[in-house]
Amino acid sequence: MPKIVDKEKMRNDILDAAMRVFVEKGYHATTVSNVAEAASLAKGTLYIYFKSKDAMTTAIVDRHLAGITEQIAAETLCQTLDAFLEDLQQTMDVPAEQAAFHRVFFEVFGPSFASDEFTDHVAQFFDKLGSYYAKQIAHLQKKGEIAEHHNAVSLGRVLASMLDGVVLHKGLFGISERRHRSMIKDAVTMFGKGLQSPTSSE
Amino acid sequence: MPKIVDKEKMRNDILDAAMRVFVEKGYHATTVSNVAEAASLAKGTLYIYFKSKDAMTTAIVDRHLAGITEQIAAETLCQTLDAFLEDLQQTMDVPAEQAAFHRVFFEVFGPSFASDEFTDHVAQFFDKLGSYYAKQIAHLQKKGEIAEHHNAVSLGRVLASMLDGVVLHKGLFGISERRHRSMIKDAVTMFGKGLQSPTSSE
DNA sequence: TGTTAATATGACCGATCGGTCATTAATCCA
DNA sequence: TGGATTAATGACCGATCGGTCATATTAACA
Repeated sequence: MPKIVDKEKMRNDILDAAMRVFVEKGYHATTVSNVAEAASLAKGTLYIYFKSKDAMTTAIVDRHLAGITEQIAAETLCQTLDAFLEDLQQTMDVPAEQAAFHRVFFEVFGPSFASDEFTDHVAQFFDKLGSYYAKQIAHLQKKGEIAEHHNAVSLGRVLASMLDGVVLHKGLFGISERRHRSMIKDAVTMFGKGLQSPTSSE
Repeated sequence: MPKIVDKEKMRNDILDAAMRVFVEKGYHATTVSNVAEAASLAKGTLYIYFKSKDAMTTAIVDRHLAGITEQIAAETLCQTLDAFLEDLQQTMDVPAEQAAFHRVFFEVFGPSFASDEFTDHVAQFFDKLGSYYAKQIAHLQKKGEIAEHHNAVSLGRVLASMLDGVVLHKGLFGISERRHRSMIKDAVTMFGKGLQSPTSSE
């Protein structure tokens, strides 16, 4: 008897629309009406699917981080330093649209919005990312590709911070594709030499 | 006959107060009244010294960046790779309060606030910072301390992004002093090996 | 001390925003 | 097709914010 909609799809569609508007106008400058318009819905309808603007925002970030987390989990360990460097390079070489979202991400992440729980949640994500790099590094140390003297755990975490900085700057300052590539290449080259085991070839 | 105040000092005091509140509550969550209270002034008084909240914010960022720019300009060229690495290390090893401001900085820098001119302004600052590193690198390449194959310009710029990422993460996620130090140490060690000229000693 | 011009104040205003809810529209089944 | 139930709507509301301005206060000089 009743009208029935795919609620999960609806939620996702709304988040897609919200993300588009956030990237265009910024989080704080976007009104719920803006999101509704972008989603071709009335404002009231949004509140059927999300209990507040905050909840919508949290959902966007959650979905985004969950996607990357999944990607990381699926990744296999690199068997050579070169493969690992390739991995790092690709992490930084994000499409412009994703870099733009990064910009929103840090706006949302300012003290105005982020609760302690939310902060913890995202902090955990970056710790996970750091652990992933640490695992790769430890593995390559065992294989003699990366110098033993590095502390895999903290090096992994600082790598996560540094890569994030590179991507963020691209999104914030609209660094051109060409320049960004060049920057990445230099960083990766330096990483390679810096990590390399002294007994390794070359 | 009239009452006279030191307008420049007043402006600075107001900016100090605003900065304190921004760090505590976040930029978008801070009202002009909050700033007034923190400065022990009435709201209307603020508008004698700044024509809008935006103008106040821009002034804060300008002052902050000008301070760093000055610092950079005063810096002399490093004569050894170790000295340069020490420089990088100190850049990342910022006091907690400055890292906290970084957090606000990126919130302000979201698309909600930042105009194109403002973005350009800050982009230029980071380019300047990148140029500074590039100059150091080029100098050390001439002295045979850093490998010739690096492109000083783009390596300098990517260094700026990476260091920024490290500092930002400290501010955002409240990474502990101990952990942060450990991360910095690893990064610097890696930088050292990565930059080092193959003909160099050690 | 009284005068006067600069400075400070905070009640007030228009605009806007997140969120609500009475009403309407849509859809499935009998 | 008609009735029952879910889904969608947008006018409306209370709260809040940036910004203004008529008024009060302050301090330098005669």
